[in-house]
Amino acid sequence: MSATTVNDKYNAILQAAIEIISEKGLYSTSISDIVKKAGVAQGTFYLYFRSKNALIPAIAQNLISITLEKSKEKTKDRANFMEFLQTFIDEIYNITDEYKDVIVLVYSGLAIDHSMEIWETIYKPYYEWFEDELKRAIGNGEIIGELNVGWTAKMIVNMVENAAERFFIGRDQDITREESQHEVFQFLKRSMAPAK
Amino acid sequence: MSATTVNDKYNAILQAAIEIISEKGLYSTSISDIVKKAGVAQGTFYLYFRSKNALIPAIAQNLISITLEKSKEKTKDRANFMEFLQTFIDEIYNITDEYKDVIVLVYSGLAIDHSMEIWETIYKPYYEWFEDELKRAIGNGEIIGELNVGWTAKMIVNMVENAAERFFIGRDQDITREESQHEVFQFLKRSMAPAK
Amino acid sequence: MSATTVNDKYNAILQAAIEIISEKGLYSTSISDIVKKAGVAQGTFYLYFRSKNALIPAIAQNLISITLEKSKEKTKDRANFMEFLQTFIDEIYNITDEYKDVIVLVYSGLAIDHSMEIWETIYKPYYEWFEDELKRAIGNGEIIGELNVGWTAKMIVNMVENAAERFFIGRDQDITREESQHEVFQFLKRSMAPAK
Amino acid sequence: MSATTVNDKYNAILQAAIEIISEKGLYSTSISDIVKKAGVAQGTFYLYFRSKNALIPAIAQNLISITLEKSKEKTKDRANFMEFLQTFIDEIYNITDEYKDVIVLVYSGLAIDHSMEIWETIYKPYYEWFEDELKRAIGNGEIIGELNVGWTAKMIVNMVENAAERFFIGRDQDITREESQHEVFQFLKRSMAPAK
DNA sequence: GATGAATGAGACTTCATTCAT
DNA sequence: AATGAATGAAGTCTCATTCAT
Repeated sequence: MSATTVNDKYNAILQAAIEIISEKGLYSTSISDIVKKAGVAQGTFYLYFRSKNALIPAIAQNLISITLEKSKEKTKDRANFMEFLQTFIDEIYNITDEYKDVIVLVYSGLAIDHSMEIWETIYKPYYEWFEDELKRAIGNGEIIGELNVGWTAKMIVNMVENAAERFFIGRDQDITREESQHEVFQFLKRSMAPAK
Repeated sequence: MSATTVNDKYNAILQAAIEIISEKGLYSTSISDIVKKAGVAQGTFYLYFRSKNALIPAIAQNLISITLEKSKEKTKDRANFMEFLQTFIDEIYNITDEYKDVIVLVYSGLAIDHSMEIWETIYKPYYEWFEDELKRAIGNGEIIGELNVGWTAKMIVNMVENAAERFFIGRDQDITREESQHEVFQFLKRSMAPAK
Repeated sequence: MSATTVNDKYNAILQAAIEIISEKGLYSTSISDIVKKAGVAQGTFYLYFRSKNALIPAIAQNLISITLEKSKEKTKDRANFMEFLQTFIDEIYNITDEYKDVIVLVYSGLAIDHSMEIWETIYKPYYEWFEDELKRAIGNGEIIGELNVGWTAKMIVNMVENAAERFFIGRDQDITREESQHEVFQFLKRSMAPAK
Repeated sequence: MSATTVNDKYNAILQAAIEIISEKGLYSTSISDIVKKAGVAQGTFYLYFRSKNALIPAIAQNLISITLEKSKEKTKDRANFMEFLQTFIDEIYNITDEYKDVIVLVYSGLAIDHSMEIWETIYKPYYEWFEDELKRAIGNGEIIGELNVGWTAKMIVNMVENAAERFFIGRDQDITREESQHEVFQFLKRSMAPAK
């Protein structure tokens, strides 16, 4: 028996769940649907998840890990903060487009469960990474120092994600993607760039 | 008087729904719970709402109407834009605190239904009101003119609501309410105030 | 709609339950079996009983009511206590034979539920009736007065039922029914008849 | 040593079963509960017992063995029958108090299985022991000879156990333990003692 | 003999919705 | 319009049992 057998079943269930719930919604997806797609028995589900709701934090975790990984990867070679920020915004728009269904499911899933608090936990490494970028930029004199970096990191991440969600999920039709990304960037830049 | 009776039942059901769903969540609340609290018969529900999901847009509408009304009321006597903005931020924090359960239910409810699009519809008058305020401020030279007012109105409303939600719902513990409001305000101000 | 509609469904379920559970046992009987036999919908069961276990006290009540009624009826014309006792014993043997399956289900059902205490409640009118007979017999000098009538009533009822159950359910093969009844009667008579 | 290991597992399972089933009832106890408490693997259960129901006769056997053993031990030095009987009654009350949960489970377990008949088999050595005591007492002229010893042995054992169960399990509140035991003893004595 | 992950049948129960009154 | 008993489909979850290691 390979050491990864356990993970195989767990992952099969998790991936099946993400696909089906993204498509049909949490409420309309039955555990029976999930196990059928995952190719495991009904009871096997309960060896890995206590209930249908217990899937949601796992899915959320998965989503944030992917987002963080991709964001880091795309931005790692940027020469200065404003370039970093522009690349970050672009990548968040990409990810939001690709994963919009998962994003919606994760929002609703956590809200349904009254477990919105765990957002902060899941986002923690993400916020910390962004905070570090802010600190470095402040150190370099690229952005002003008079802001609360912790709060600002959270705020920017949220603002960018929100703009992207409004564009791809809310279907804000008044503006193109380029314009939308441009407005976000300019708004942030104006607020953070040091006076010339 | 007959018309009043009808409205009474409708409102009794809507209010009961808001209270119970806020507390127990949409999924765990049955129509039986709602009608029991509303004091009407099981079948009566279907005279006013097609299904359980049909409640959600009504609840969302209700929430946004209250928010818009209160925001207008509180800000109506503000002398200039920065004062208006500060009052607006404060009031959104108030409302988020008071209605956090309803906010969560409305998020999850609309997501469940894959009807996130209707957010834009419901928010429309709210965004328009804020847009008008922005336009007036631009006209007065209180804020810079180089921003897309439509997009910026939406962005600010979202940003403020998000900050408030992060504070009251996400339970961000790193900061006091005053600091949080202050950061939002400063961030927006820096980005929009004309260079002296 | 007749006033007895409610009782009709309730009784249909109760009678169906008694028949099927007597035959197949509590554990092997599903609610689905019961409602099928009763001719009502699955959900209707839950309008009248909270769960499968909630049937048991109702069935027990039913059994004891029948037993008390038949015992009273059969013994009502007996001239003296010893004749009464003989007739009572005979009738208990009759009933035990006829209802042995129900008796077994009620024993096990209440034990399963850890609700043995309710026996005392259900038996109360039965014990009281027998107690009155004992008091009358004492008053008439037909039996000795030096016994605790409350306790003795319970003891005799239990002893007679036990003997009958041992005969019909335990399948004690060493003795005929007549001999068994005779032994019970003689034993009780010896213990209660006044010295000549 | 291998044989010892086998017995260890068997006994671990049996004792765990008795404890858990006594507490939660047969129906609510799963084999998973039992093996967890016994500290063996799920599959190991099936090396020793064919099914969950197969536990019950083993538990019943265990209970009766203990009862017989204790009864013999306590009564072995009694000088005459009436003293023996008094000691026996007292000891049955003791045992009933100590093992009431097991008694309830054994009742329900056997009834569930429609295997009430096996009572007679399990009780056989117990009844025989009591029968021998009766015969000896008749031989000594301590009790009357006109009774069917086989039937009477069964009847007395049942009557005493019933009284004790009514007291400890049925929670008959009308009487103290001493009074209850006294009534049993007097009732039996009156019926069996030779006329002076 | 011992293990325990995996199975999958099927039981219980809930609940949105209907409809006769 | 209002009622609420009745429906029955469908979902969740449990659990005895198996079997490859």
